[in-house]
Amino acid sequence: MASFFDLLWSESSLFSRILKASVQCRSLFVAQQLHSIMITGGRSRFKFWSNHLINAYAKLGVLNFAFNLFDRMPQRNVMSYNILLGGYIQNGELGAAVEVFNEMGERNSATWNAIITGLIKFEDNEEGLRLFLKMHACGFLPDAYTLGSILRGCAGLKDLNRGKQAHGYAIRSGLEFDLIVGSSLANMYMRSGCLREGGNVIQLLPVHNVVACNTLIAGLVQNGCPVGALDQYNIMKMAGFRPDKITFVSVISSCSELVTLGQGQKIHAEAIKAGAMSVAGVISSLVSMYSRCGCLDYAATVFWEKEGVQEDLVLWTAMIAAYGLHGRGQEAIELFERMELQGLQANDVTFLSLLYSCSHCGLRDKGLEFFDLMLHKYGLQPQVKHHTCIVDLLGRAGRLEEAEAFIQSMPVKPDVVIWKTLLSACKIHKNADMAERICEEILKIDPQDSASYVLLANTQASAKRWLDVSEVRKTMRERMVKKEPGISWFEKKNQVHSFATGDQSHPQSEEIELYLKKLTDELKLHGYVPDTGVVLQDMDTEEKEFSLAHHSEKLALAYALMNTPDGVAIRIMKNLRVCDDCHVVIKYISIVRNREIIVRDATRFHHFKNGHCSCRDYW
DNA sequence: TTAGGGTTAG
Repeated sequence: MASFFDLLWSESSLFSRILKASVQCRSLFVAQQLHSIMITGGRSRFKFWSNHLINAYAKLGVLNFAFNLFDRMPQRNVMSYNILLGGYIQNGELGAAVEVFNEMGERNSATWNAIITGLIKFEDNEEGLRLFLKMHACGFLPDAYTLGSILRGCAGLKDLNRGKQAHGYAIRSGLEFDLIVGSSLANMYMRSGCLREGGNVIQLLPVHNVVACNTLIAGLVQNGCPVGALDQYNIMKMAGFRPDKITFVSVISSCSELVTLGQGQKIHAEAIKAGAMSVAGVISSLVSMYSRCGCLDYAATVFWEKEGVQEDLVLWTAMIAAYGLHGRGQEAIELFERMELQGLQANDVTFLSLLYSCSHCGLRDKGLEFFDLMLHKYGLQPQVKHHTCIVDLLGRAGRLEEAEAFIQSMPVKPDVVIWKTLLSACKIHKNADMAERICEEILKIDPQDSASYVLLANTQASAKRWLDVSEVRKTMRERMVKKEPGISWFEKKNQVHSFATGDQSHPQSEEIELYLKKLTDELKLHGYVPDTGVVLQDMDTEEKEFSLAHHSEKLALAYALMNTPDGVAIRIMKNLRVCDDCHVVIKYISIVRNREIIVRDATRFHHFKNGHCSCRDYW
């Protein structure tokens, strides 16, 4: 009767099958047993056995074992090298992979594909594409593997030109309708901003799978069509595809964009049922969605009560950003310090979130300290947005000249936002002269920026320079600059009710009007005095009060108060910043109606309770 | 032995 060993040697596929099983079971022990059997059976000199073992060791993450075996092989073929090369790439050791690649005397298509894929996977897209040209020059034609990788590289670089050339290759080689090549093509187009072309490529594929669906959903979110992404999510489910972790990441982020809490909660439940809650990306998306929908508590619960999730930089950054967005600077800082203790290496987004947190709370010294830490300890190059936080902190503290000098001396080109940040500080400190100078800088970059004209006029109004105010208004009329309308919205039972300033189109408009009038009178009894200084028009006081009373957030809030039971917290969203008067009014309402009111404006959240706001009037 | 899709800021 043949022994187990005889069987093993005669049936080479048995050896490779057991090895494959050892990889699937993550059993290094079984792989090592097979290794000893190979040595004692005198099979070490045959490439077949060693190659399979090197592969198994690499997949089990023990690269030193793989390399030792490779090193001792008396004969190696291209496949031996390829396996080692692939092993290094799978384990994130790109440098070692490049070394193996450079050493190889003979290379085949798989060698080239492996190294190109590795480079692109680790975001050295340019080098990956350069090697592709070299591969081509060496006489190797691109196959489906090559195209999948180089299209990913083009997508990473948002390089439509080279992406289209790769599309040409795909058509010529008949791979255009291959599921993987097609998905990569669609992704390349959509990452480069060509949503329609990407969608067409997906539509034309003869069969679809979850990845093709995800490509389309992600493309829609990335190109500013969150509603389309949600539609596509429903279509995908109706077609019988089961959403996976990546589907959830994209589709939850589209709920963040839309600020639709109800929809987001529904998808959260679906993610739980699908068993996707141990994936860091899904948790990051949920944290961001809940915090952007005004539910910091839910965001914190999802973050702190996660189970079986690997610690992840993006996830911690999402939670730091959530605290910052809600004005909880101290918690953001503490979380950052805990993150450092975990050994996670902060990136530029982490620092941006941290600096925003400081700037939203006026934590000036801490902000400056973190800016320094980013630069000197972490060696990260701050971008305009990081500098903007510093300008905000200096400007609000009244150090206007210092903030201006900071902009002039920074190594990156100033943008409209950084100048506008300084302009806002000018308004707070009523420095109309500097405001004029700064506004000129802004209008050089964008002459149609309505918010800057309004800020300048507001600054002049606060300095009581009425002639200058009317001059700005005249310029706006001449240049046909339209003020961006204020819009606020409130979600009730998954339905969004939106209100523009002065809007009378809502079906309950008349009732809202009456309710607001009564409410305002009530507030006046409690000491509220309308702050007509924020109204720019040349009107009399009564007209100004009327205009003030119809700001979009007041209309939305009145509607919400009328349509929700007593004691229920109200969440209002607004596209612009909340004005001073509305901020005061909402504080009074939180007392008079005994309600918790959460308002998200263009930059942050305000939590109003018992006459106080979480921003402590610093926004 | 080699291939495609995602998340954090504004």
